[in-house]
Amino acid sequence: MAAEPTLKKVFEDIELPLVPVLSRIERTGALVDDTLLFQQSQELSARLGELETEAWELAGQQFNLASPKQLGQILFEKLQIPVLKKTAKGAPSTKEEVLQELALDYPLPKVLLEHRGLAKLKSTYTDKLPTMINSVTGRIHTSYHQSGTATGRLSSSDPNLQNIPIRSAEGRRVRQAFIAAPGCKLVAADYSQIELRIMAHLSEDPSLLAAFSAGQDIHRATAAEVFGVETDEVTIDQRRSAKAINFGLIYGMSAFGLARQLGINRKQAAEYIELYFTRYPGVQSYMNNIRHSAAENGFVETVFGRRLYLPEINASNGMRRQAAERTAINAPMQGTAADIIKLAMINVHNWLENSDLTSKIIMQVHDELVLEVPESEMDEVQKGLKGLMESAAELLVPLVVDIGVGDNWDEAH
DNA sequence: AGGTTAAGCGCG
DNA sequence: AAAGCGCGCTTAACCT
Repeated sequence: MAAEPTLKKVFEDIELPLVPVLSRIERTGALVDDTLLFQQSQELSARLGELETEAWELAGQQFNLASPKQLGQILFEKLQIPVLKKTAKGAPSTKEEVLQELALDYPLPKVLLEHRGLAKLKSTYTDKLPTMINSVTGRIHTSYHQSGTATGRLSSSDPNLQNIPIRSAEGRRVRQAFIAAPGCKLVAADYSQIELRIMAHLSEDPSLLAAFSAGQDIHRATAAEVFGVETDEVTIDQRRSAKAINFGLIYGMSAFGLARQLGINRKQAAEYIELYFTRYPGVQSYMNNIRHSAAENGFVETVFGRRLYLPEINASNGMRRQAAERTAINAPMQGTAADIIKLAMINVHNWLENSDLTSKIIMQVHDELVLEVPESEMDEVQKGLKGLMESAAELLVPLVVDIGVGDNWDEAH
């Protein structure tokens, strides 16, 4: 790593060499099986119709389920359901979190939740993606944008292939429609816990460095430290809490936010955080140092010198200042991860171009690369890909890449 | 008719 | 009073 990273270096080492990689992705694109999506669309239509009927019965009238105005009137006026939360403009909120809460006591919110989830799936993915298949290439070609994000990540649009569903079973059917060409498989390679590894690198916290160097399950290790138990005695619930703490730290979350996330009281959440900082003092120092350095310099930067300027870091408005502080905490980690995968993309691309291999990078999803790989090249590509991604940067902790293979994108995970 | 904003939600 | 970072897309509601 350069002793004094510079913005010029980021531009010359990362951004310019990435250009041909991205144009190549545009030329390759992803194959999508539209008959699978068509089938799913039919099923969704049927289910959405049932749910709409159920909702109308529970409401005692017909209404547009997608209309916040009509929905609000029915839930909070007609049915007299209490308003738990309001939107920025003062209207009663009907977002998922609220409906989940209300679903415990009332039948309609539950129906709305399922309807909303499936409607989103259908309109954004199932029905939309087939219309985006290029008639000449038979593939979907997204646009990757190299500039525009605050942290140095790419973004993807028209269509956005960086938010294809994965968390629900119904959603994964969309992912199953992303398929490999005949004779090929899809290979998905993703960095394991890259932002937490970068946090370990930046903070140089001994326990965190040790945990990663030993190849430990980081959430389990955190749980063991925070809850004072042996790693093999960590419960599911303790690991879940530790995971929330770890992610919360990356985002600069407060005790209030952690409490809400875990459904515990604020005092308890504050104790968790305090205990965490006792066990990982380097992380606490890092958080404080980055706040101070941001306030002094007016910017933060990644390991490679990519800067993010934070004009509100010294704002007199406390809320704005705190928001800038959270960004100051998150941006070096998110941004360094973005730099690393960009370097990996350049290296992988050059390696493939300068070989006889015909495998291609076809997608990037922040910490994941997806390649279309002929079966004859499978072993060589998997090995090379993993090696190049893991050696894209040398941090104080190892970078680890998990690789999956399948006939479709879901299987490859 | 066409653009913009707000709310909501998909992903890392 | 707010309270967790970064994106893009869809619909409704509002505006010109």
